[in-house]
Amino acid sequence: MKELPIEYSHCPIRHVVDRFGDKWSMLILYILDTKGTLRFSEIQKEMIDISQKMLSSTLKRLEADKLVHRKVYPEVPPRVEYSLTEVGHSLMPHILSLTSWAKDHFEMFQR
Amino acid sequence: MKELPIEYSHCPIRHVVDRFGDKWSMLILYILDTKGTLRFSEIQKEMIDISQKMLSSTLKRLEADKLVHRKVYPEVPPRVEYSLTEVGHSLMPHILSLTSWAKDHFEMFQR
DNA sequence: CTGCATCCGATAGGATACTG
DNA sequence: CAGTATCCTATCGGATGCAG
Repeated sequence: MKELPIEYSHCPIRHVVDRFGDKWSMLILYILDTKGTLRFSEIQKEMIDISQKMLSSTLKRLEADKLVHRKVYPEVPPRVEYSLTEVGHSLMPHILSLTSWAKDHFEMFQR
Repeated sequence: MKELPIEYSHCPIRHVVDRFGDKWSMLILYILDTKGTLRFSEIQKEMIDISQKMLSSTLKRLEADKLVHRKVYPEVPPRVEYSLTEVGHSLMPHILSLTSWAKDHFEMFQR
């Protein structure tokens, strides 16, 4: 995803696409919303086809965006738990709104 | 965007990301929803930074998904008008729901 | 276990030129 | 005007190996 042109810095759609238009963000948010707090490996189990690299980098971005909270336990072996922040939770109804529409119009998705 | 794994063919989020996770789809839908029926060049004027290639291919995909209607006038020079279909319009409230959230949480977007 | 570093291929997407 | 064709680049994202 490229830099957002300055002249569009006010456009919410551009922001949304810029932030959630990647392959994994929405799905991770959805999983954390559904399952609650999860460890790194648990999230990966839920998705099967995501690589460690993408899970790691996507989580990092979501954390930077304050949508996901990352809690590290000072243990050996290390334990890290991920959960949605308040802001993250506030976003979910709007994502679910989109997916509910997708469900209703599911037939059109059977190309 | 890659092929959607079969085991996830029922997952609405995967579908949504697969269909609207690209750079331009949502924005084009938004513009057509706001401005109504527009010609090819008029859409492009609204976006400035989209290339002809991407506008063309994205419109084609949206048309294949029955979200956008394409009407050709048999004139010279040619005239083509694009507008949202009923299904396309039914999708908009859900996209706007997402963008309204983005507006509300706009501060966090000032990285 | 939870990552980061590196290498690498696929492809999304931009620039330009050309056509009916 | 409304595209198509071609070329090209950046980046997305996967595989593997390594570290704390």
